[in-house]
Amino acid sequence: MSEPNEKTEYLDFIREAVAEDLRTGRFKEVRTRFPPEPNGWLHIGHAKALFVDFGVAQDFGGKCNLRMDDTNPEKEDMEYVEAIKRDVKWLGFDWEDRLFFASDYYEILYELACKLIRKGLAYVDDLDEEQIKEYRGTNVPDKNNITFTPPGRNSPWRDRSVEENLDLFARMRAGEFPDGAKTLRAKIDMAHPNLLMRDPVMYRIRREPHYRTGITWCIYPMYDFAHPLSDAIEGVTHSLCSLEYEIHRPLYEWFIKNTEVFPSRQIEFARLNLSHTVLSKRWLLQLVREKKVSGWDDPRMPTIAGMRRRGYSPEGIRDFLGRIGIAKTDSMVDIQLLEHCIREDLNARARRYMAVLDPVKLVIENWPKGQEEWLDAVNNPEDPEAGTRKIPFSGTLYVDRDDFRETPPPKYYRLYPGNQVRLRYGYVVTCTGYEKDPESGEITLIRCTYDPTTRGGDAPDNRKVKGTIHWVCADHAIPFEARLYDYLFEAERPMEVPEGKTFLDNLSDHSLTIQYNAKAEPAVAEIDVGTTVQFERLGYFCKDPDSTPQRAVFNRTVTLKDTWAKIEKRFQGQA
RNA sequence: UGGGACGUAGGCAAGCGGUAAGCCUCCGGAUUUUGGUUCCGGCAUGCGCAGGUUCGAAUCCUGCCGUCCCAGCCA
Repeated sequence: MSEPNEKTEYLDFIREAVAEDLRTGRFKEVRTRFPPEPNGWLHIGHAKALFVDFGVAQDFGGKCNLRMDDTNPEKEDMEYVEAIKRDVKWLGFDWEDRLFFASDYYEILYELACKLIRKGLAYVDDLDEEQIKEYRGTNVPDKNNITFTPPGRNSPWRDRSVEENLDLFARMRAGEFPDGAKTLRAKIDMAHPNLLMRDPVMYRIRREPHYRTGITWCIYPMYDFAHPLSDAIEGVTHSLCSLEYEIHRPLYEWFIKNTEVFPSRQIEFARLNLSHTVLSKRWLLQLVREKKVSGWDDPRMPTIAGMRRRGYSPEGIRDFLGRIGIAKTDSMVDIQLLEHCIREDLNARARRYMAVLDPVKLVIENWPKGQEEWLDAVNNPEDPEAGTRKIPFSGTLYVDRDDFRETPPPKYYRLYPGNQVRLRYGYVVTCTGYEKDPESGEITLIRCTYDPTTRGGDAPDNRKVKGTIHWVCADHAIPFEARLYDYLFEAERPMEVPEGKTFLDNLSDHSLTIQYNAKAEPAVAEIDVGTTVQFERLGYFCKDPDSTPQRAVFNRTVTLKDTWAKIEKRFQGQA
């Protein structure tokens, strides 16, 4: 009996399928897995998969395994395993005691391969790489540019006896043949319209030390063979993966059926694409190798480690993951949605401080000489429990260069000669003049007078003061370095490039701006590395590990929404 | 007809035959000691296109069109 106002809970197509499987008894419980290959660091695209894998399991009272899909000794490394574990944990997903490695299944996988040989469903092939390709056939465009796929041809070694195949396969394992000399292939159908079904390679010979099994093995299972069986070994009910594996599903099912193992079910969903971002390990690795960024954890990288260093919160990231949905449509998510989620989370939780990025000295001419006051400031207006702190104030302050104009543009209500602004938590001041370098034209000093009756910022006569700006007391200012980030790629789709160009040509030349002379209020000294705070009116900033006791470094996580920038741009457009 | 999949607003995405949810962006306006936050309001006579079935179609049928994936002994 459902109440009339009770909302039916929305299920995405995967959860719908899982619910159906439970209802029909196809599966009694839910078990999923997140299977990264340890050959690179996790990025936001992996986070989506993690969110789906762990989320689906959790919603149905099941568990999700973390499995290293390490069947290729050439690219994998323990460094990546550790990075992956750290990032998964940081995002808030818990695999408990279920960390598995495909490389732990090598022996059982070998046995299952032998089983297929015995059933006459696998054979040792002597064809080399080129020949296999040639025999398999390929998609070809005809004169009308319509592709068709003529049947392939059987390998001459396809009909070896079971005994010979068993013997040869054992000798492959024993290292009797050089790399590439033989493969083990599934005997399916060389005329199958799906090229993947044309006797796919199950094992190759590769004398490459594996980061976990060393030189124990010189034959390694291929993904298409290892993956379904690894799922089965772990009792995975729902093997959730990205759309490009859709075409692999018949093969996935073929191996499961013919090795007679647990009937895991593969379901595919669209991977994440993010505007202004590349999300492929291959391209990210290239950015790292060619030093276009400082490393996998460069704050501009879409990696989990990069986002962490940038100051993104796991909660904000997970909120984003929940909002983008799960579907089968190839899509491109606007990165502004991610930024919105980060801002929303940080707004609720980040402590506020005052800091000045590009300082200009402001002198209050009628301030009593030598006087200093400590004013009350709210730590987080969204959270009264965060309390207040004291900030020093005197007649010599720093304000941001952008908060002063010699001649104000329309709608500008910050500092300019004759105008009145409020110094946040301080006093209302009136700009009386300024000095500038005759050579460069740069403003060197702003002069003001203050109204002593406005301490704290409230004017007793209730007069309107439209602008409120942030500041830092010069005598107590602590210097820091501010690293300001912009998109790594200006183009919305970095991979779309004209002939002869690569995505590297789309790299922005202003993705990083450093302010070396930034100043902050004293309390900023107490902030821990890795903590994200708000510098009022400027944005959220995260203290970077590059910080030293002498000099703090802060990464700008994301700016605040900037309505003024839009207004200014609009007027500039009109001018 | 090579095979597989997908097309709902600028970007995501619900909708499952009963008359187009929600979120982001964008645009207004109110409140505000952050041009932040919050709050109100606006933004698809139309669901790739064309037919058909039906009292009724984004949903069912037919035919087109478009996009993506597949030719590793990578995953």
